[in-house]
Amino acid sequence: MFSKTCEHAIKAIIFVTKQTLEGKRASLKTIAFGIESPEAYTAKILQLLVKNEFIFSIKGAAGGFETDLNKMKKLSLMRVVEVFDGDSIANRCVLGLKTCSSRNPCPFHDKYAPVRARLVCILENTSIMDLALGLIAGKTSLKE
Amino acid sequence: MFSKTCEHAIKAIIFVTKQTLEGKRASLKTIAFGIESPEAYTAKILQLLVKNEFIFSIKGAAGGFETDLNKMKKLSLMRVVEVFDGDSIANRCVLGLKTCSSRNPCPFHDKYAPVRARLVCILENTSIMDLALGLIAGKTSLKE
DNA sequence: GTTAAATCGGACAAAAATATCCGATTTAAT
DNA sequence: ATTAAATCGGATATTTTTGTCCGATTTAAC
Ligand code: FES
Ligand code: FES
Repeated sequence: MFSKTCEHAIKAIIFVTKQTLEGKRASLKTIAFGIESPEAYTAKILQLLVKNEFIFSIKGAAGGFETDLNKMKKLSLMRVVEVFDGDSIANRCVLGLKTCSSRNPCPFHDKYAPVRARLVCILENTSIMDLALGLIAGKTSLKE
Repeated sequence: MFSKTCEHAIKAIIFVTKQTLEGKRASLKTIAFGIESPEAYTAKILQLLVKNEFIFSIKGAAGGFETDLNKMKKLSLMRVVEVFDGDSIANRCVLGLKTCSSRNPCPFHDKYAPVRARLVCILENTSIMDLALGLIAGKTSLKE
């Protein structure tokens, strides 16, 4: 559903939020280990998260990544997904037609569109903070 | 959601079913044009559909592809998707964890799994014939 | 039989996604 | 100041997906 890049990004931002909640600054190494993603690739993705102001970075020794917790309460999963995968989840035709529309629907549109709409709704109403809190509570995991 | 290969395959089998319903044998060229997919690539995919006995081919001049209409009434979209994309739709963790399970759920699992289950249910209860009939009725399209 | 129109199948090619490398820069700690 | 630990950013590499080519085979029509 999501690209690998987007998957790594989601896990990374949740992980950094968790660390910030715990009062720890997260280094690249810690993050890559914590979300089981390749270090160099994760570095690239973290840079994009920084550029989009989802997280911020502190350079130099004892540097790393942190989040603004209030921001994470308001930031929806959908916003993150949009940055990495565009609006394809919400708008792309599931059979690859150039445009998805009920005016020229593909054979699966009518059955698919409602499920997709439900998913988009959930993505929009789930905050990064929500996800980080489940992680801290030990109810969910970013590994294995 | 589906791989391009799978998308082409779904469109192709729907198109061939439509042609069979109309008493026409479908040639590679007609199919590729009808579903707007590259001819050579489509040829490969049709071979896989034949190998899996979803459609059958007639070689030689005036040859082409046809379906068994009774089979198409019973064949679910899910079965076709499984052949091309495996069970990733039904089972893969949306955040890329090695296994998706409520025993070790990723942060998004609890919200995502029900939507996915709904989708799988629809895929299983939609037949290729259903989709082909919508196409014949002019309610749906495989192009643009 | 000959020909022409088709599918078949294996090797190959291009493009996109995923991932790595490495030198430059920044900065905390000493 | 020096050092060591970190991020930054651009180039490069690998892998997967998507797509092409072309000769071999089959067969309907003549
Ligand atoms: S037209 Fe295909 S999903 Fe909407
Ligand atoms: S564990 Fe991630 S979707 Fe089930």
